Amino acid sequence: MLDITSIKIACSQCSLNRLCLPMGLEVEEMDRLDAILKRPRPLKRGENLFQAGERVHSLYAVRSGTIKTYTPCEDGSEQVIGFHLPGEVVGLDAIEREQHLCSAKVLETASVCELPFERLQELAGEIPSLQKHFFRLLSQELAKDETMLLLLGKATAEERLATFLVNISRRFKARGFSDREFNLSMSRHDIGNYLGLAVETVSRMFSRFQDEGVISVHRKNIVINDPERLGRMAHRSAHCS
Amino acid sequence: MLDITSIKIACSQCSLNRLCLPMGLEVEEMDRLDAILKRPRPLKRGENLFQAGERVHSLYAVRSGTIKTYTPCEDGSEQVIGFHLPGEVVGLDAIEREQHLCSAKVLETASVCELPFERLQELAGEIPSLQKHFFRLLSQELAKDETMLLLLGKATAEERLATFLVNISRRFKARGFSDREFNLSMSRHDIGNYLGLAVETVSRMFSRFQDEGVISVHRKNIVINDPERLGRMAHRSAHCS
DNA sequence: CAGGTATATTGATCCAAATCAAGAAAGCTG
DNA sequence: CAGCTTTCTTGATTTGGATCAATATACCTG
Repeated sequence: MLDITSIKIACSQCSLNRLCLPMGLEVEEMDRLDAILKRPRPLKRGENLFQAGERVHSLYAVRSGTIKTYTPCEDGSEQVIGFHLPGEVVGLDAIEREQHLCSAKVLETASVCELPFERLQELAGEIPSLQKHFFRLLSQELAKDETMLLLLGKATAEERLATFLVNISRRFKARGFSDREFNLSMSRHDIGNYLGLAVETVSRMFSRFQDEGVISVHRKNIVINDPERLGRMAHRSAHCS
Repeated sequence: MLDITSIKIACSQCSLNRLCLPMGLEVEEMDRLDAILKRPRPLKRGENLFQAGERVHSLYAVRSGTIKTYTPCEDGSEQVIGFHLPGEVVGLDAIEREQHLCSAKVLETASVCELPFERLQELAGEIPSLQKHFFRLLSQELAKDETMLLLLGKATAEERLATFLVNISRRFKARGFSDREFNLSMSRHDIGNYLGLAVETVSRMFSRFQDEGVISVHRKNIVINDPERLGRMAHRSAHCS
């Protein structure tokens, strides 16, 4: 049987190329990028793309599915760093030490493009627009983390969850999906861990948002009834101390 | 009178070149980097190096003094993003949007090297080891932010302040200063803001650490009496939920 | 599809750190 | 150096969210 996710699609044909690494490249340049990347078999839910501590060979661009990155701790627990949707690149934090600082686990059957970092670097030296985009990508990641620092440093539980939902909604929209209804691929536990909240608090907030009519929650399915209001709830996190 | 901080010193002569951007470059390459950078007049305490929202022309490498970066909020308050010591580069988060996301304020009279980003990018295309180091620098920054996310997401007040002190101590040591005694250039308010704690909590923790004999505090002067123990207090933040 | 396991919800209680409040110490500035 | 302002410390009180506890609901898997 044919697995749709394993078909080799050139970057220039990929629907994600406007979000992903080839952003802003000429077709000819895209083909050069295409030539250095591998497309491993799709990974199933629960599989690890890489583990913290492993030597780095590659970055990964998510092609489909969702990937969670997290720092594992001695005691078996973990700190969730982020959730990655199609078009997003994971492994950027590993460049410096040439070893993964976090692990990456598949939440929903995922296919990825593997980008050997050495070759990518060579190519960036030859294609200025690729180099530029690469710098931008890293910078964008920094900007995201800074937003997250603000959220964890100052925001209440309500602000955190509202911000999380608005963020997910935007990212779905950018990928051509509905920004009003979607299924979360991560557990309440993961959300809580990511937002620095207990699972129970996340659950309570979901219930509260629902009681207030802002969203409808049905397990992992979320419907945003009042995006305007949700946005205001999230925005309050801008009022930092 | 001669101001020592304004003397033009080539990268190849600068004592910070092993920490700073020229890390790993040949002398000849350093001189090329040197040729594109400017060295503006030193900035006094309270001056702003740049403001959030400004269009970006340059990155800045701190040569002396301390710089605080922060996101200003509508209501006049702020979220401190980081404190930057000599050899560290600020403005990396601005590359993507080509506009500063945070403001940078001088805490202790500071001199900086201004690196026009466009030219730096061109040079990176020509000098592979510069490009490589630049990627590493960005990646390192990401790794730092991830550590900070863990701290803000999970750590107690004690763990946060201990981690902060250990971190400052290490950075002073790397710059050839004592890692046992130093003066903090930031206020308690800034520390609290940075660590997601109230000023009062920071103050209480300082007092507690002193009562326990781990450190001696005298206003901004800190003496670390028991680095071992302080390290253990900080390390507990590795045990995340 | 029965029985077991993982995940999610809801309620009760507790606690770490925020907030409120007041004074002490240091730093300016005329 | 007196008076003012800012920064810091310490104490009292409050509170948001954690933790503990008990189901409920969904999901495996044989």
